[in-house]
Amino acid sequence: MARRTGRRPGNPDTRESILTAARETFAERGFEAASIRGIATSAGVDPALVHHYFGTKEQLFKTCMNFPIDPAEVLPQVLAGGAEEIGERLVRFFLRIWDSPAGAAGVALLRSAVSNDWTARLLREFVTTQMIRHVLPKLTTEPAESPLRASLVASQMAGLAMVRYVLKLEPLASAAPEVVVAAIGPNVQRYVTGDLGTAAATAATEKAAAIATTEKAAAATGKTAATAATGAPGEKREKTAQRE
Amino acid sequence: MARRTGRRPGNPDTRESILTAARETFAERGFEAASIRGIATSAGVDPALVHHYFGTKEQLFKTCMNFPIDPAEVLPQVLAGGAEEIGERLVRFFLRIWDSPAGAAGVALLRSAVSNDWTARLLREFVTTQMIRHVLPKLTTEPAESPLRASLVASQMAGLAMVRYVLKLEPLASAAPEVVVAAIGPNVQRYVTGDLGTAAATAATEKAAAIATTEKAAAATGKTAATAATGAPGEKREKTAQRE
DNA sequence: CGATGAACTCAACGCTAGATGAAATCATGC
DNA sequence: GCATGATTTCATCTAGCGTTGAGTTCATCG
Repeated sequence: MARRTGRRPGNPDTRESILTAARETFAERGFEAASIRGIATSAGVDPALVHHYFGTKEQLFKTCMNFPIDPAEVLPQVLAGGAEEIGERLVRFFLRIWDSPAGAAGVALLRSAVSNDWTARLLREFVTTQMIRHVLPKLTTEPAESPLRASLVASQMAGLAMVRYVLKLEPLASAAPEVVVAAIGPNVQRYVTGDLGTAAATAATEKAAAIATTEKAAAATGKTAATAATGAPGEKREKTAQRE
Repeated sequence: MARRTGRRPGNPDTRESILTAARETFAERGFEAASIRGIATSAGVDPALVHHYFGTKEQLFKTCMNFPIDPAEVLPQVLAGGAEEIGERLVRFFLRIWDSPAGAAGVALLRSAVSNDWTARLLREFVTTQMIRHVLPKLTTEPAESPLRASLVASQMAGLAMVRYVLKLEPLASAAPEVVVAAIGPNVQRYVTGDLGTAAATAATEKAAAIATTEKAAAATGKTAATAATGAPGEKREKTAQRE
């Protein structure tokens, strides 16, 4: 054991290897469960070095989330061609991103959003602004319906991501992309342009509400919890933190 | 401060209140983020008492997951009426459970399954055994297709749970049950009995594979990670642990 | 060659977590 | 009315976390 501390002689790409290790760990474990110490070990490096390069754990996470995909740039590409086969194109686009290395960021974000507050807010805002404000209004005739349509699409996409990439439930987890597109595309299509039957449903609900108020009261125990603050995480550690 | 330690004078229902606090906390935070200390505080009790009654944190979680719903008993009820409107009935059934207090267990399980290994296995095995082995075979003509159909249904259900109960994305989060049934039911219906277009898709995939092998190679960087062991968590703490 | 700064590690602080064993208090049957 | 056992808390252990500041090694520019 001649020398252990101090600057490394050869390779200058340590920063990148830390980032890679961080991406993998965050994707596997989510924000909370991933540990800086684990990331450091996985990169063959001291934990302090991670802080030296990236600052706080949150800042490291956000750096990892800098996905190489600019929605404003690629989304028009998906929208091109009108509304007839938008469902299949959406699913195909979704799969191309999530099956690529960039998909790890998605898995990390999804994993983290489930048990971490500001991460959930991140994801929620992404969905609302990107989907509801930019995509859906251009496709449907009745603008009042588009928020509902957007969250329905989001539900199918989130479920696909959960089953295929997080839970890894077979056979969807390793099905060929075109099989998934053929299976799910038409359903997404219906959410975007189809008849949702909401008019009849709301009427039926109002009728039912008059009769079975009991059941609704029983179902209302659902709580409005999960308000655990953790407000916007102020900046810390300027040093070498931001770059790239 | 006359007496602080020792047996409590009045109420003998401490065990139940601990369980309730545990259910709420697990549902709000997931398995990892929930702390025994937090549960104990929320129940107005010492952390050691939680261990005294329920043993390990894992055992406590499993006790909380003892949902009051026996699938073998209620599922035939959903299946009654044949395959014509099974989609809507499935969604309605799903909502009735998840909107009820028992749904907290579902939220907890889903939240936990995302970042915890053995919890994910729990959920995965539940879906596979219950859905694929018991429900789907009775509805479709081609048994070879039923696993795919099951995971498609699971994807829509998981997505619905994520958007409505975990991320709380509006307007799906607070839409009336019958609106959700009308909107999602038909899509589930297609997954169960409709044409998935898999034959054409697989053919197209094989044709495309011959041409664009490049793109597939690029997409193959997806890693086969998430193998972090944590094998079956052996039993501990027999004492007063199991009961009920 | 010598100085400056970047890359890198050590050792430690403060905190929270799950878990444990012993002690204190109460209810109750004999 | 006292012994037994169930209930409940205290104090503590170990382990891991994020973070920090000081110190060590190396590259590079003058």
